[in-house]
Amino acid sequence: MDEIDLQILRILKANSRTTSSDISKMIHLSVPSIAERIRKLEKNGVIDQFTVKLNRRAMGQHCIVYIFVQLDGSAETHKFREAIVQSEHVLECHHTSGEYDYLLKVALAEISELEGFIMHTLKANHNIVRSNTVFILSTLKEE
Amino acid sequence: MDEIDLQILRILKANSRTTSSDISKMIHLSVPSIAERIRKLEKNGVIDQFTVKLNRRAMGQHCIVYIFVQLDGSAETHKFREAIVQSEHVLECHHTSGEYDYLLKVALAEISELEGFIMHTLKANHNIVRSNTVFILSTLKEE
DNA sequence: ATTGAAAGGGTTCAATC
DNA sequence: GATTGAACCCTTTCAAT
Repeated sequence: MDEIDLQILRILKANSRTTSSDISKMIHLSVPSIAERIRKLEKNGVIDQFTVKLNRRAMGQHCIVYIFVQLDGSAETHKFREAIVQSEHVLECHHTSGEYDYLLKVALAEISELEGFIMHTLKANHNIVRSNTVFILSTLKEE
Repeated sequence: MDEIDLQILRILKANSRTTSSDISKMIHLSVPSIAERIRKLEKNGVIDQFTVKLNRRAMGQHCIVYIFVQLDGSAETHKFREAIVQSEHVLECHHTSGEYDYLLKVALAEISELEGFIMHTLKANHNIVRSNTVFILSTLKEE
């Protein structure tokens, strides 16, 4: 990965539909070269996927919360992991250091759905010692 | 937005380079109709942008942390906001409810860069009462 | 919303440097 | 690795239904 690759990545991050011929005009490199570099960036796993960023409000996700979760040490964590990862409400799930074990980023249509999520998805058959929910009031930056 | 739009969004989210003619074969709708629906989804702000998801490791971001920040009530928050939003290390910045005021998601090359980030970007000339850093050990899901 | 056709443009390949 | 030129394919657009 050289400086040219980084330029290409920057352009694609801003707009993944930018064509190789468009990029060619921007960075003065031939179209086949650019196409090949993009192929390699994909093959090497630098580019995970081409995707679209959806507007949460337009998608009806008006309530975004972070939930910290502490698991019972004796719990079989893989069942918890499976249930969480499969939930369509869970945008992110990280294993964390510190006071808690996991940090979830959760999207809900509205706040009234939170209780159901915590009761039925989060605490259903998982030995959760405690959890702590942080509400997002507004978002200044989100890549 | 009807069910067909949702199908199109699902396909584009998985791969934003899927062409209208490819989608046409998947959902049995004519190419011009699909092209027009995508245009409208963009125009209406449902699709924020076409982008690529980059692999953090490949990009040399080996250290991801969440940092909670509490500001001095008298502080001029807009200066803090500007500095944070402009930092290339800050992936996300949310205004939150609860014990702290802001939650940042920060990407660093390695843990040794954290001190510099906290000292020079976070606490430089901003009246920060306290902060709390949570380290990501591993990520199970990240949309 | 669909169909069909025309036009324009992007991608890819092979050969070359 | 990068470039060029040509062939092919696809996308877009328009008009008519």
